[in-house]
Amino acid sequence: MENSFLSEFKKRDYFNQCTNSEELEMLMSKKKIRAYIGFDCTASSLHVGSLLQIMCLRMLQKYGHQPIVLLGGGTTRIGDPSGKDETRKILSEKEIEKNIKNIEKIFKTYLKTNNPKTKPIFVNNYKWLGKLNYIKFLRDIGKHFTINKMLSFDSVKLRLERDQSLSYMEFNYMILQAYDFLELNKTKNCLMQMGGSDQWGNIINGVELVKRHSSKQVYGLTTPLITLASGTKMGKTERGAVWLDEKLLSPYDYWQFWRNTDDRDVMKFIKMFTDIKLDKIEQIKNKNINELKILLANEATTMLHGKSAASKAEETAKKTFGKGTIGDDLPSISIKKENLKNGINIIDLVILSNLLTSKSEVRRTIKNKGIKVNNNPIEDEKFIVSLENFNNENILKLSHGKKNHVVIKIN
RNA sequence: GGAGGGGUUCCAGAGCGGUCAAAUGGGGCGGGCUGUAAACCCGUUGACUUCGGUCUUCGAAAGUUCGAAUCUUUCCCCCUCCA
Repeated sequence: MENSFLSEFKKRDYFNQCTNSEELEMLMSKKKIRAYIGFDCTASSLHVGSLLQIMCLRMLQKYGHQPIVLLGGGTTRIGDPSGKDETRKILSEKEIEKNIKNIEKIFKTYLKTNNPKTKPIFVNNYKWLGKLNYIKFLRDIGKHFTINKMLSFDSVKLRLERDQSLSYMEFNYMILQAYDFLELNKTKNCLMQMGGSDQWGNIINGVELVKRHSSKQVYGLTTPLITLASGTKMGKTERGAVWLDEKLLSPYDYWQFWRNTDDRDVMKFIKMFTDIKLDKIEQIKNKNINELKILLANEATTMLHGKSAASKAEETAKKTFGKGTIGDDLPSISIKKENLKNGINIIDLVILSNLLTSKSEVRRTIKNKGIKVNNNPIEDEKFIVSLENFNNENILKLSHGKKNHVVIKIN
């Protein structure tokens, strides 16, 4: 009982709500089950907002259970109204297929695929939702839902209360998600659905549908919404979403995201987003806070991008913030030597390096001493960068503020 | 259907013929302090600029005026109350 999936789930603060905690605990201690989480495929990648869900699947594997990853090709075509104020734009089929392929890759880095008993099962609900027969569906499934009840769910209620339109299409989302659970229960013997707390309504609908339709007991389990000490939502940086894809966010920037965690959130994140054992966490909790942040950044980055990417990021961070030198992992751009003969205006160089996007902003930042060349603040917006500003390795470091650096190379 | 109130720069929200690129607060960015944290303090927050200015912005379009976010007309959208 002590070392079960559910007990660790709770100890790591993944637990928000469960349809029947005791019964689920019993079931999971007796046998290995299959459980699923559905993911939205509206973007080409997932971001840290989905990381807790991914961690849940990892934990399933750890205790010998088998995760089912539902990449909702069908439901993405509809758009979940939960937590949304507005109707989402509808993606084309091609885009959705592309997104699914990309997202699948992310799961393959987080989940173990070698053990046939626990390796993730990928399913796409378009396979069954795509060929539903409307009349048949209404008679078999629709009869189990009352409009009275559907109207009482937050996802619907809030929209209506705020007088925002909710299309019939979106209104059906929860039925489709419930149907997914039924389908997975029938074909894969899936006994549990997990998700974020905003999915609670959708999940219990599924649980009830399975009970009514097949007279079987299945379970729902949700994770809390992660609130940051600062009161903001997790997963935003200067550059936008924290993507779990190195094409969208470099390992270095990913590492930095974790390194910059608020003091008050560090232990929580270590518990939630690393594999460090709970008793070990208990031992280290009084260590130096900055070392803990580095530990967190290394663990989280290793999990996604691998050990060498994490240590490279750490090395670059040490050089950049510790010694003020240039690390390998900083983003870089190349400039042809002949373009430097007459020098390049500092404003143009900053724009070229993508540190900022408007010249006015560069001018302003220069006035505020926010642009540096090789750690020296530039005072004059007419400053010309020439060959002599490069070191003997033909490299120059251009910085915007303390945290944004670009290496300029001559080639 | 009837009666009102409103749509302003990232958000909230002032302005109600020139002194308005538009108060104030939040957020963002930069600087200081520090620990790549928080809190706090300072600066900045439409674009381009030869730093003289120039251009584009206040729901949309048209108009009045030397001059409009501010006045008029039409249209679109939101909110409140009555039926």
